[in-house]
Amino acid sequence: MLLSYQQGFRKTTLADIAEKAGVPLGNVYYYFKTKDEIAHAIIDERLSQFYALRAKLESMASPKDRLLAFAQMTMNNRQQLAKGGCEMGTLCSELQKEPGELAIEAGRLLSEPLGWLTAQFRALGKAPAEGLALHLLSALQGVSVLANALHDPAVVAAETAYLKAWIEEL
Amino acid sequence: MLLSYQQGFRKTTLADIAEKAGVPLGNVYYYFKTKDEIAHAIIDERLSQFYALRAKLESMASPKDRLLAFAQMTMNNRQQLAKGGCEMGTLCSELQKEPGELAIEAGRLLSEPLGWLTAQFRALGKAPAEGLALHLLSALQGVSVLANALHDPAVVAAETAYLKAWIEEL
DNA sequence: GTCTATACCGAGATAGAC
DNA sequence: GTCTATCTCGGTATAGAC
Repeated sequence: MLLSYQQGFRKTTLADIAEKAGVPLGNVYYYFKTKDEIAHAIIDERLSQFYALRAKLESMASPKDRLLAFAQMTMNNRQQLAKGGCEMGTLCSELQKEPGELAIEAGRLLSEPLGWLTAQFRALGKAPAEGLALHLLSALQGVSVLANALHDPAVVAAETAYLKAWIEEL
Repeated sequence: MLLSYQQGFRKTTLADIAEKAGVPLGNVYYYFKTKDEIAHAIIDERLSQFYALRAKLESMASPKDRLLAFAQMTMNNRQQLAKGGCEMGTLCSELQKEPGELAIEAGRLLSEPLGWLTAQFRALGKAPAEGLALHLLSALQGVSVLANALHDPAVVAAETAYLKAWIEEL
């Protein structure tokens, strides 16, 4: 999964995966029938990671604190974002270029976070919750794209500081 | 160039390109020595398109009008963004996954627009110009990623309306 | 300069021994 | 269930006739 993030899913060969897993090439097909099936597994794993994060954030009582913590996670991750972009966003974007069901499935990597953010803004009593969630997630995804393009984690720091102030002032 | 946008650069074969251009496969190598050279040509072409756009926007006297027109262009392009994402952003992101000089060259697809936006905010007398430009471009890139993931042009409409109001109020 | 044919290689997928 | 060997196809790139 790390490789498919660093070099892109399609560029990562089954030989790469087998080597990383310490098993011979032919053995991969015992666990996955096709490479697309591996894509599905990676999407599921990323979604599980998000659900775990979401559960952790929901231990906070205040929706505002949850939103601030969400933005802060991007901030904390800025070195990695500068190197390879967002794990969810880059995978999602890559798979959008493919025909078939994989693109739809990959869309959940962003629609699930968007839905959760919407719920937080709604709990805060701010409207339109959808629009605010969209603005926040767009900014975070966009700054990840830019940080990756510029190879500069500083832009993430600047933008997340801006967004956290924006959340505070809502 | 259209194909490499629709299906991704690496997924687009030289056979695809040759067919689209109406020439036999072998002939492509008369114009480009390698596929990477084609990538460079596409980047150059996209940059030229941006320079042309920039020149057109600079015919407007007011920096604020330029910024509003820039946001409006994304709005006008929302159908295409929902289908395949931003031409500059998706190409840039894809090429970031590759080693070598191509990634750096592709970074200009976003650093050039960012630099121009910064100049506009500076001309407006708003500070920090870099931070404001970063916020605007992040939001536009991010909403393009989301529109593509959700296959929904409406999110572009919502976010650009938000951003245009934000520019007006600066 | 333009085309056909083909070499070469890497990647996904399979067969079948153990 | 685990491994080796191999098939097959598609894609980049080249050779060389016209």
